[in-house]
Amino acid sequence: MARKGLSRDTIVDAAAALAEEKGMENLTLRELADALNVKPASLYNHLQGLPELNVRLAERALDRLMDTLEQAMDGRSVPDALRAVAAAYRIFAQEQPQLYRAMMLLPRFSDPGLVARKKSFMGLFVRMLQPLNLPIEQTLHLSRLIRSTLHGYVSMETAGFFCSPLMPSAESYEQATEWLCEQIVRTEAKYHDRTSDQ
Amino acid sequence: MARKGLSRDTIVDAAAALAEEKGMENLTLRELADALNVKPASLYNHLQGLPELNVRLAERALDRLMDTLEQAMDGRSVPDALRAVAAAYRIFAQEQPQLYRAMMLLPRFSDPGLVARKKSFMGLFVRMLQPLNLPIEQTLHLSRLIRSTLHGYVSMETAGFFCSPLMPSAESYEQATEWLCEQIVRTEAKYHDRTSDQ
DNA sequence: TAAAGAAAACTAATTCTGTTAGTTTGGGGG
DNA sequence: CCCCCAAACTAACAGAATTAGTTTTCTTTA
Repeated sequence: MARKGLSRDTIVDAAAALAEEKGMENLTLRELADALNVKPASLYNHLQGLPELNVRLAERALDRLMDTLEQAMDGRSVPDALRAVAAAYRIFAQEQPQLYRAMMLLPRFSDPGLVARKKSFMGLFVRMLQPLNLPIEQTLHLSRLIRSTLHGYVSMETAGFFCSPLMPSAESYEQATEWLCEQIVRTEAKYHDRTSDQ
Repeated sequence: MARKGLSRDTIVDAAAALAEEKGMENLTLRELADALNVKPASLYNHLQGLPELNVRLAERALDRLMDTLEQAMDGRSVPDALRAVAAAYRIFAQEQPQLYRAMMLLPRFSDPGLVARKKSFMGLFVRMLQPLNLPIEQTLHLSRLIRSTLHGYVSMETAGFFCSPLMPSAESYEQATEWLCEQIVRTEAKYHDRTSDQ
């Protein structure tokens, strides 16, 4: 009964790794406990149960994804930042598909840590667009469009949807990214340079 | 032990209704059997088990969604068809959020009926864009962009992401739809009317 | 029309899950 | 040095999916 160095963080780490192996819906406390050399009941000293574990996994996913995107956009001007973010986003979802799914699996859990992270996630995209100095409502529209497109694309892809032999999925993703860039440029022009088209 | 009029279709119907009530992850064979006045084991005469039920639910979701979108685009010219499809898509996902989730819950199940429906789903958007007479690769790019944006938006929304008090979600969705329309028009112009900008 | 057989319901049992209660133990603060 | 709390445990339970084997009912066919 010697103390293992168990903590909520180590548990969530192990859970993330195990979920990646077995799939998010096959994540079981039994296997998680085994992986940590512990009996299932011991996990309840650190977590309230499976529901909380899922919340913590979602938080972990958001943290890692935000880190990744933050790094990608760091120091780049707006359209390049978007290109870098888009590329990093897709790679993240491809390399850790189960963790990525965990992020969206939570219905509307009112966990405070989770709510805060959602706000931060929002903030990240808004921050990326900040240099454009657009009206706030346009920034919100654009950030929602970008997040929708990125998330939509990668999740359709991992759900097995964009696999036509006529066209590799990567190319459509790049095209979509470029369109988003153009949309940004156009919106900027519309609000700061009345001489351009539109 | 009188025969109840049970069939795979009635089971899937009941499951869809029950999932909408209890949530997709809380859908249990016990409750489903109860709702049908039957013992859980009886369901195995019509289904292979819970995994197959999930596949059938996904198929049902795709069927209903395709029906809805088909009706929405019927008889409309391209940009209006897109507007109608976008509106119908969001309403569908809001009115049957659990069934909608079922559609994306399946990883890469190789069920033949499911694969066929995914192709049809693809075809629906391609068909909507057909009147534009674009090169096939542009049609594919565009259809993937549209599907990504629509799915991404509504799933981020139901996951609790676009709820800033500064801006109602519906407005951003309309804005996104209009941008997609403009993107279509621009792409058309690029390939059929060399005098326009770009 | 009657018998045969397939299909659809059942009962019962198994296994695996999450979870709780209650117990033991080890390490850190008085 | 002792006390006490936190972290591990054992044991047990409830509820889930699933399977095996049984009975009944409908259909088909000889």
